[in-house]
Amino acid sequence: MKPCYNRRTMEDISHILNDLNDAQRQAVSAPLSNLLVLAGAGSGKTRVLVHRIAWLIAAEGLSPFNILAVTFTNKAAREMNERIESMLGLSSNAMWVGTFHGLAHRLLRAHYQEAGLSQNFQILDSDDQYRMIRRLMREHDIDENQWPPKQVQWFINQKKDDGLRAGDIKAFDYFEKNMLKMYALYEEACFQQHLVDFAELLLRTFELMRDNLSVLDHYQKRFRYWLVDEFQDTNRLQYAWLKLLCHSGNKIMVVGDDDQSIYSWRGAQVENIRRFEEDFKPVTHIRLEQNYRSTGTILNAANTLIENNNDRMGKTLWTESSEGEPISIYAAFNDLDEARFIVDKIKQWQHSGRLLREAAVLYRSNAQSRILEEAFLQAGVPYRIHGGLRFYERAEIKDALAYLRLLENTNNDSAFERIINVPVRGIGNRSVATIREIARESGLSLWQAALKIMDESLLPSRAVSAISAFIELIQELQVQIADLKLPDKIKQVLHLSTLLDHYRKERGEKARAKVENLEELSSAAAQFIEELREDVDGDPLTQFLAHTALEAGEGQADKFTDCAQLMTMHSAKGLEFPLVFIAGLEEGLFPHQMSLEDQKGCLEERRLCYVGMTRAMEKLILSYAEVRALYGRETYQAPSRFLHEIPRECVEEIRPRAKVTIPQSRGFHKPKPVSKFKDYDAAGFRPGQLVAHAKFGQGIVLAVEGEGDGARVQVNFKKAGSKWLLQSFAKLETIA
DNA sequence: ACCTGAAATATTTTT
DNA sequence: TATTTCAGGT
Repeated sequence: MKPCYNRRTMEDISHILNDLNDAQRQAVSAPLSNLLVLAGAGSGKTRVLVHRIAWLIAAEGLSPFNILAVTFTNKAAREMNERIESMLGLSSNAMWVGTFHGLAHRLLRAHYQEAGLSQNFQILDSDDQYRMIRRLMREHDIDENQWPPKQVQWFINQKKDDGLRAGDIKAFDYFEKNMLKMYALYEEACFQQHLVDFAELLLRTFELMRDNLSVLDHYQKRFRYWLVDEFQDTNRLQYAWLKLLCHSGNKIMVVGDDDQSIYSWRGAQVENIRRFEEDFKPVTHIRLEQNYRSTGTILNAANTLIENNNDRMGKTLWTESSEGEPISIYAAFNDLDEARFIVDKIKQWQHSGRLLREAAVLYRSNAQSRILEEAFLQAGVPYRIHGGLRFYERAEIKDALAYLRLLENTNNDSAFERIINVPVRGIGNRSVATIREIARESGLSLWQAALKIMDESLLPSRAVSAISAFIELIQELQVQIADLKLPDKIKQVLHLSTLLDHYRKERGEKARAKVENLEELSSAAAQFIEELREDVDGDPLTQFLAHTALEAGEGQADKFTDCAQLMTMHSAKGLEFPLVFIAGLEEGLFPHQMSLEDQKGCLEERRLCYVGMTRAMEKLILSYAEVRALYGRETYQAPSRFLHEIPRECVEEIRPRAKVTIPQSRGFHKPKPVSKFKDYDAAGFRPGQLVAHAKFGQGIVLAVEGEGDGARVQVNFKKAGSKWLLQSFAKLETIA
């Protein structure tokens, strides 16, 4: 490693502290001790983290090699890496910066033997985990209606997040007894197949360190300084990790905000902040309270709202920026009206010369996105919905990955089962059931059981030959791809498995998209190879498979198109937008019905609202509907309590203009999604229409010009951006 | 294997 | 209401 950090001079040091406010400077230049930084929304948290790292290297003389920074999302890790790189000129290889899961994975790869894993262990994502649990339950004749697999999955993950193995838990009642039984079954199966789920990554690493003093000692010596982002989101296991590793002379800086704790429902322990003060004594406290993001009005409103929570550590954000515009509250007649209002405002915003991507619509639950989407579609305003199905979670991608996984480890039962008959090759349920049965009887993997069936002809000859064809295919593939580069491996697998042809033959837009996705998979692999860090060992395929499980694979293609952003308030955390809408501020929706019952849930909802509001930089617009269609019923809900908690002087109420026509009876006037319209105009397309192009993929029609052969269509493609196309030339297909 | 109709079911999400 | 999942028939 090049000691480029040695070249730092005193000038550099003062440079690090420039442009920081007092509190920030205090945090960045604090002496080497344990630090708790309570960083309010928009107070320059990431900045402090990055500058602190620079300071540690320049002023304290620490080697990047000894510093480790942990975040929760890949995005945050990436951002931090970029900023470190641009500030210090350090290659990101020099320092460990990553998510808890990413770090755990790296440690397990390096010490797979001590951790009791095989070299090619694979990672289960939550979908894989769910399928696995369901499969095991069926195998053991456990009633899925009485014990919903989802609940079992939740139980298992919750226990793992608390650091508990099935054997560590004593069952108190019938329910727990059964849950434990399934936990044990699952644990056993994962162990046998060398599969590791997300929680297991952390648990295994914890156990590895706990039980291997030499390994622990090595990393305790290596990681001298820890930085933890979003500390309020840590769970018990992650905290235990920190306590174990960050020991004996090592120092740690945690940055968090108790007011932004919105993940307690999945095990995050805000209490860890208080625990930290105890366990890591002595702790220096620093509060970052100056906000650089929002206007005075927005901040004032958010502050007043959050003051209604009585469980806070206490913190009041302030700003030097001006009051700004008042917060608008729109009382819509119904959800439809609300959606139209929002789209309308965004259009105005755009017409006033601003960018669409500066506007975000936030909501409590994903279900709300549909009606908004329809409104955007109808108005022909480009939008992007965040969340939902990710690239690596798509069924066809998971099929392809299952082939790769099986090729790596033929004993991977979940991969085997996933593709044994995909594409259909005459191995029906009966054959699969027999394979499963034999596997169970003789304690073999499905693959081994299939071999046995072949050898001993345990099924009718037609089934046996179908199975042997499959086995031969896999073996053939193993030989074929052995010497290929990763992207070519994937291409070859897609080709020889006939997976690609299978979808190519299929008609319709869905199949077309699947083909596109599959083709994109090899480019994703190519890109992955390029960015692969050299200091991490392991076969590229193994690395790539882990990558697909750990990274969502957010489409970066449409990052550049100018779109309004739609997302839940949860996924908006960490982001900021000049214009923010929060939709559906109604009792029962936000705060959500499910959270209303207990006090804690309500407090968390309020924090969520706080997070949502503090995303706004210039203008915040809140809205609620008096009537909302919910599960087919028209429900009348009172305006959210949160609206009453915002000071009047910050607010400007907007009432619908009289001339807005409100559909009296829903359904009658309800506008169908544009894609369902039959009355196209001359060119065959109308703005808002979803279309597909052979080369550019899916897109949305923005404008239509001219008629007949000369007609031109402007299409905003998801991946390729906005383009003008000759309608007669480009074979655009409409998407139903 | 594919189609069809009934039944279930509907917070928040990253890794 | 709308979507997804599943069983059963063809």
